[in-house]
Amino acid sequence: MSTQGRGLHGRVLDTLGPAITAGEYAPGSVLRTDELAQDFEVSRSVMREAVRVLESMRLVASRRRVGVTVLPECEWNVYDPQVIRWRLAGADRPRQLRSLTVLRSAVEPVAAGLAATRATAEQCAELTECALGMVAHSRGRRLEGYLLHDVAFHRVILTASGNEMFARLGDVVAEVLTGRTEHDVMFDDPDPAAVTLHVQVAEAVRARDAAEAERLTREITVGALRELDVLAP
Amino acid sequence: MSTQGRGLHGRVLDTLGPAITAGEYAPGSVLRTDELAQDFEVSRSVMREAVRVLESMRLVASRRRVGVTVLPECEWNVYDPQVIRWRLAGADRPRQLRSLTVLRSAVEPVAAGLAATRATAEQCAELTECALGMVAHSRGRRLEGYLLHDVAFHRVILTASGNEMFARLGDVVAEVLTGRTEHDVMFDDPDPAAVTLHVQVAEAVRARDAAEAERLTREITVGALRELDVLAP
DNA sequence: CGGAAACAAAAAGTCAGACTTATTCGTCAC
DNA sequence: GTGACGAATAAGTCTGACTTTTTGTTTCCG
Repeated sequence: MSTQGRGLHGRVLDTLGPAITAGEYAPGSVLRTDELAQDFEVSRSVMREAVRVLESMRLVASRRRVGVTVLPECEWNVYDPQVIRWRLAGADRPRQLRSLTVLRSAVEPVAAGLAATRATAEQCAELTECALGMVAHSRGRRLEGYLLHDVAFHRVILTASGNEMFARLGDVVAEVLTGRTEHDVMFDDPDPAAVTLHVQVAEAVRARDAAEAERLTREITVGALRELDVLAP
Repeated sequence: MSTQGRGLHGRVLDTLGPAITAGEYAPGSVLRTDELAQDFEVSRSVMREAVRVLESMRLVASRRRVGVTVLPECEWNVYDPQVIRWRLAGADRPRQLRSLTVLRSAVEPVAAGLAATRATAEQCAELTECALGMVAHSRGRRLEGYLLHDVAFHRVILTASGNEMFARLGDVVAEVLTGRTEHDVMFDDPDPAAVTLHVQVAEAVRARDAAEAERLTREITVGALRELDVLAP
């Protein structure tokens, strides 16, 4: 899924990308294309293509007579889905999860408010379906099914907002929710309050109550933030 | 500024990127690398590197025996600064500006709230300095100076939030504000109410009043949205 | 001794050509 | 109609030679 084995340069990136985002190369340190090509046992052209991609993500900068310089974290395109995945797979995953959850807490309530005014009848139906699915899987260690509906729910909200910038955060939210379920401790059933809130959001959107949808979604996200505070202090 | 003639492949991208994001190639249409290389009068290796970058932006997908397929808009990495710049330079700039302004309206208030609790003394000083600069340039057609301080103000807020995802939106906000001043009609002096709000935000942050900073910033962003509604209906 | 200009080296950048591989499409047999 | 085989096609890969830019050094005057 995350791995794009569709080419040699992709395989190189699967190793080099995580290494850089994990901080294995200090910012400012210099790599040479030829050397990298030898290390990875690929031709220079393949390595050059990989470097170009890293460059477009602003993970590195390539300069003549100098080499490929690793850029500091503040330069990275942290919204690039690939970069997000690499960083989430790395060591400072907790910090990553927090950043992204804060972003969620800013974006999702506004998205829900917009969704309440713009959602189509079909989207409203999907929303309630997802919420009911969450209810159905909220008891008895059925976390996989719960997660599936949770992800779908937030994706519909973001899409129904009608704002493409919001819509494209669907993958990010999916990654965050999946990460929370998989990696972090989540032995018990999901918080019943959260489940109820999702149902209420679906109702508010259907009722075209933007303010309420926004308020309820804000409750969901602050709950997610609080949960993160408890689990990873 | 936006164009970095940092190589032949960069020059190719400066033409091909805007063309694709402008919709000159219908989604699903297929390009051939060799043909493109001939059209642009570059070698295949250079064109391949350009295609790789476009691929990492999810503007195109390259498949064997098929060619380079242009992807539909919903697949694009719309958070890639390069893509944002290309789209803002294109025909549907107004729609773009709206999407980004809505994003601002979601993010900036939350960022301001965080900044109120985390801003350093130095950042507080910068903030008031920027706000005062805005006041100083708010009369007498001194839009350039006003814009400069406005951009700096929002950049400090986003940085001071301590959230890297927010911080990286500084460039986007700069682009939006610059676009508004340059392109759209803005003959008169800036809205006095907005100027006052900026000063008040700076005060709220200094006073560590998160709720007030968030509320005031929300007023700024809804003002920006309203302004956009008036100018581009 | 210091600074400017010439020089040399290093690494990315570019190009051309040959070869490989996966995918698709057409054909033919069953 | 379906399945298998085969040819065509375009991306993918590799190699080697060459160019260009930048940097660091050296040399040569003032």
